[in-house]
Order: sequence, then structure tokens, then C-alpha cells
Amino acid sequence: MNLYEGMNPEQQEAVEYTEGPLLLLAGAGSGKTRVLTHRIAYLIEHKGVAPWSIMAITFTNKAAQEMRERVDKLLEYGAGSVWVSTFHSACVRILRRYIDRIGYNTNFSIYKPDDQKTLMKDVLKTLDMDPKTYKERSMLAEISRAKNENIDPDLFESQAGGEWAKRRIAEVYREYQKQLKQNNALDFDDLLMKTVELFVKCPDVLDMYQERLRYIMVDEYQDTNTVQFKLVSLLAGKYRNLCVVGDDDQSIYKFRGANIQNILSFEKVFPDAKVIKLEQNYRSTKNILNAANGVISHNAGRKEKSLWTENEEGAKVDFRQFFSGFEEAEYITGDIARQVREGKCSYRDCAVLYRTNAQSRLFEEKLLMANIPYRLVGGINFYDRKEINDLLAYLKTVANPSDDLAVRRIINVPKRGIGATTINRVAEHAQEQGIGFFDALCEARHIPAIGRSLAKLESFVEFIEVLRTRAEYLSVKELMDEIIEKTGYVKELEEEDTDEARGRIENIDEFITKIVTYEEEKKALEEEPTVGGFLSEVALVADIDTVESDNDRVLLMTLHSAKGLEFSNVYMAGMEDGIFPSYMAITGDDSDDLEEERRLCYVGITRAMKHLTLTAVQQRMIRGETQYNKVSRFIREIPRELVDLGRSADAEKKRDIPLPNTSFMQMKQNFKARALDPRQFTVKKADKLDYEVGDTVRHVKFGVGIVTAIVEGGKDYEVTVDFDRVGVKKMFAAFAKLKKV
DNA sequence: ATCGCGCAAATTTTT
DNA sequence: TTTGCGCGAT
Repeated sequence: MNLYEGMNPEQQEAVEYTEGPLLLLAGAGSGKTRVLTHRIAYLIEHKGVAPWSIMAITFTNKAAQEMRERVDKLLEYGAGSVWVSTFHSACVRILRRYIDRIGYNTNFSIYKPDDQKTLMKDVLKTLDMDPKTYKERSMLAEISRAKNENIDPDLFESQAGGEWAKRRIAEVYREYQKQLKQNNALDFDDLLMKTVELFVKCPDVLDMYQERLRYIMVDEYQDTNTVQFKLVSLLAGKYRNLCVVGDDDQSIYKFRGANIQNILSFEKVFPDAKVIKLEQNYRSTKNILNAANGVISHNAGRKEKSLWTENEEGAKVDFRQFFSGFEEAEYITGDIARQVREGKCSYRDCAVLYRTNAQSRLFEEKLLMANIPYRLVGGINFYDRKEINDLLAYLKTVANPSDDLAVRRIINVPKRGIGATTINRVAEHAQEQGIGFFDALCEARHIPAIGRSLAKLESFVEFIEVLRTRAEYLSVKELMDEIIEKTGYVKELEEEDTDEARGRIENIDEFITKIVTYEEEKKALEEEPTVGGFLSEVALVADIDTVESDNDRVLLMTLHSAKGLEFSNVYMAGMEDGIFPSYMAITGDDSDDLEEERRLCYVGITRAMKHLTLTAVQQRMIRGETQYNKVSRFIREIPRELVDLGRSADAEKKRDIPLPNTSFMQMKQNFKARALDPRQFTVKKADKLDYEVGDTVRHVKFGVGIVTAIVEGGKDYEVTVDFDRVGVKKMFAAFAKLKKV
């Protein structure tokens, strides 16, 4: 395999420059993933580096998965041993192993924003603080900001000095951490911060990882925050083979603590760093790229860089204005329908991008009416649904006995006649005795004033205890079945017999399928599936991670979610001052905020390969109120000669779309029933396998082997392979992803 | 203990 | 427009 085929000199140089710090400034569409994957292959094949001493960190699980697949294609074997992961998943993996060294239990829970909010409410109550002046939202934002800077409560307090307001927040922060710890739980930011703490406090653990991970690569480096930088510096501290890839023009996560200084001053921190720029764009037409360049040139303080392309000039960038959001959505939908009808593209080539999730509704509605398949990314996550969170809370309760939040969520779900007063009494008792909520439940008979509720509490405790015992030998799926069976959760929904309840049952079925998928995948990798493992995985999936490329659908998502993706046809909707750039960015006094919006615009434009359409409207409904906005200033920053304003507005013939006689919700329901065909979630059994008995095949982790048997089962083929290195293994075809060599 | 009504508040972006 | 919460009734 020629690793350099079709690579430009800079890309080649980046692949070959393996020792010491390297900063790769890679513009949009400049083939950085290609460079990274080839670099990994080069390290293994030409430098004899062991696959397991290479770590690549990406921003999303989707990106990680893609990178794994691409490395796998380049290599004969060993690709499975390269550690490709997101920051958060990597940290979970490290902490599940060693967090007991810093005083937590390795079966810790991971608290998502919803859980954080609940916990924060408790914290504010404990501290007796007025929730009107101290909003949990802003408290959590402050704490998150601190954690992203690796500031612990002590440091926070000392930084507060004499400032009264800040000292108060420090108090909240301290109590919040205390309660997290009592629950043996970590929030997202803790995952990073505690890993750093672990490395600092336990040099032997750090040393072990340093010795193992000798080559480290970080993708989307412009979006790393201070803790992430610290983490990477620690890991790479010994061998200093650190390659970071980023583009300061695509830094769009400052609000989440991303520190653009990480990239701007990389050369100061690593004075011997080599800098390579990738400036040739392979993705977009000249017109699109120039439009992007035009916009981003209005930002100050950028790294010197000019993106160019050899691609054709292409069509001009379309800009269309409409009266209301209704017509905007109609136009975009109609345009997609037309393009597909004329055979110019497929649905999957089209993406509608917008600034806020709330804007998705109108597009959903129109696409639904036009019968165009779509996938909505983001907004309400699958795992944010009530029924799913209830079931997850059961699993958390079983896995982590200290997780009071989980216990309290499910203690009366489904209704067991245990009400607020009883729960408060138990909580008080726990507080007095300095024990956990669940422990307090166990000794409920010693709590005065529990009265008649005692029997109910005891039977609940017994139920959980039984589950914990059974969990020792049941699979995750079996455990979940038992929970559903014994609680009567689904049965209750069935009796409700409403559309809503039916939807919930569907979600639960989907959830169970996800459990099964998780278990099968783990088994295919010869790893033990566990409740804790499943919970970690679930906590860290973003909606974008679950977008399958093999479905032919239009994608709807925010500009943020679109980072790292590309489409032939991109529609950027809501190009209005106050929407994009957001009202906050315009009115705020920080010019940085506006620049970040501009970078976001740059990211959006550079997603497009062939066609870019920007739209704006005169009046827009925002939470019930009509707003009148001016055309986005970003439109004016695109060189005029690159823009096509379309025929005059009245020449745009409005086509009549028949009004549906069904409600939006109902249509959505129907669409869901059609789109979420069960086949999509169960593993599809291949019609036939592309290998047979006697063939030599390759497995990501086990390497090369010979197929000795194939048994056809109901759901899938069970394949037996005799591997050169690890011996005979049995596996399911759909998960093992064996490739004939 | 549970249900339901009515009023208030909220929306930037996410691992 | 949608969601969340508090209070009163059963």
C-alpha cells in the first residue's frame, strides 16, 4: 500500500514528521483526517511503532468511529489496538480503572445536565439559598467554567478574594462537589478534571500511561479547553510526540470553555514545535470557498493562512429572502424535492443548518408534508426521554449503591404510594446519620414517624437487593427485562392505551435493542459487557454520533453539530441579525462573541461542496412573538459578485402544497413509524456473507485468520475463525465485521 | 398521595 | 410556543 498516493507535499511532510511536537494547521476540507489516518499507518508500518502505543483523540464518537474504520482499511492488522476515542470516553476508561486512588468508587455514575440540575437544586436547598437570586442554571455555568479551567473549589475561593458574590458561588461549588462525591458521581467536566487530578496525585499511574501512549494525536485542537490541554500535556510529557490538528478559524466552542490560546500559543508552550499548514481545500468549489474566505477575513487576530482550491468555479452562492419562516421552509423543501426529482442529488446530500434548535420545527413540518425523509439531529436526545431515564435510573441504582439521585428518581416510579413526606423523612434521617439515602431506606424501621409507609419502603429495598444479586449473573438485557417485568412499567403504559404511551413503549423497545447491540459489540471485541459499561456509553453519546450514513435522508441540525461534516448541498437558514449572529453576540460588549459567530458562519459555509443556499426572512415568530430582523451582516461580508439573488421575488412561483388534514404530531408519529422501521435498530442479517469457510479474513482486533465454520442462525450468522495470533474464536457476523483478504 | 389547573419563564450553541 | 412549577382539590 502506497501511503502517499495522491498526497500533496505538505500532507506527506505531516505524515512523516512523527517525532516531537507538531502543530498541523489544517484549513476546512484540507484532508486532515486523511493525514491523521495515514500518519497512524505510517507509524505502524514504517516506524515499527506498536499500534497500542498510539492514541488519537477526536471530538465526537462519530469522528472516532470514522477514523478507526479508515485506519483499519489502511492496515493489514493491528488497527483495532490503536486507541481512538473522545476525551470524555478516554477519561471514563481511565477512571473506571483507577479512580479509587483518589477517593471515588470505580462504579461511579455519570451525571448529565439534567441530573446536574436536580443536584444543584438540592445544593441550593441545603445551603438555604434563595433560588430566585441564585439560579441553578447560572451556578452550574459558573462551576463548569471553573472546571474547564481546572479550578477546584479551594482555588475558586481564594480567587474570589473579598468579593462577596464570588465567595457565595465558591460555597455552592464546594457543596455541589461534596454531594457529587456522596453520590459517587461525576459530571461531564469532572471526567476530565478528575483524570488530571489522578495523574497529578498518582505519578505511577501517569507514568504507566506515558510509557504506553508514546504517540498522541489530537483532532479539532482549536476546541480544546484548559483541562484538556493539561491532560494532553501530561500524557505527552515524557516522550513529547504530540501532534495537534486544528484550525483557529473553526473554533466555535468558547462558550464551553474552549481556549483558543491553546492553538494560538502552541509554539510558545512547545518552542521546538514544527508547524505545517494545510491550505489546499479539496472539498468546495471556488465560489463557495471564496465566500467563506470573504466572511472570515473580517475577523482579527487569526493565524496567517489562505485557503485555496483547484476545484472548479461552480455555481454562485444563492441568497433568497422570504416574508416569513413558513415560506423559507417551503422554499428549501421545494428546492430539495426538485433537485432530487431532477436526479441532481440524493436526500443524503442535503443538509439544512440553522443557529438554534428551535428553528428546526418548520423544516420538519414542511419535509413531512412533502414526504421527504429526514433526520433531525440534536434537540431532545433519545436518552433525555422520561421513560428511558427512568429505566436508566434503575440500572444506575443497581450499579452504584451510592447514587441517591437515581434511587430517588425511581422510588415512586411506577407509583408505589411513597410520597414526598415519606421521602423527606428518609432524607432527613440520612442527613442526621451521615449515611446515604439508600442506606437510610434499609434501616427505615428505625426511623420514627415513617408509620404505614414502612412496608412499602421495605418491599422496595428488597426489590433492589434482589436486582443487585441477580445482576451478578444476568446479562444487562436480562436485567432490564426483569426490571420491566417486575415493575410493570410497560404493562402500565399498555393499559394507558394512548398514542403517547404507545410511543413510549416503542422507545423502550428501541432502548432494549440498544442494550443488545452494546452487548453483542462488546462480545465481538472479547470484552465483558457490564451495566456500568453500558451506562458510560449511553452517557457519552451525542445525537450526531448515531447518524447513519447509509440512510438516504435530509439532515437537519445546528451549525455546531455540522462541524466536521460535508454535503453537496447546504442550506443555511435564518441568516438574520439577531438570529445569526445571535442577539446575545450583537448586544454583548465582547467583540470576541461576534467573531465566534463569524467563525460559526465560516464553518457552515465550508460544509458545502457544490451548492450553498443562504436564506433570510422579514418576520419570524420567536416563542409566540413576531420579530422583525435585518439581513445578517455576514451576508454582506460575502463578495457581491459571488452571490446570486435569484429571479425577482414574484417570479418565484409558489407551488400549492395541499394542506394536510392530519396534525403535525400525528404526521410525525406516522413518519416515525415508517422511518424507524425495526430493522434499522436490530442488526441486519446480511443476505449473504462475502466470505465462506476456508477463506482468510481479517478482524479489527484479532488480526488475520481462517474461517472454519459458518452457522446460520435466525438473527445472524455465527462464524468460527481460527486466528493466527489468538486462536479459535466464535463471533456474530454483523458485529465482527470480518473482511476477506 | 395524587391529579390537574393556571400562570410564569424561557432559548444560543454541546462532550 | 412549550415547559415547569406551585397550589388547591380529591
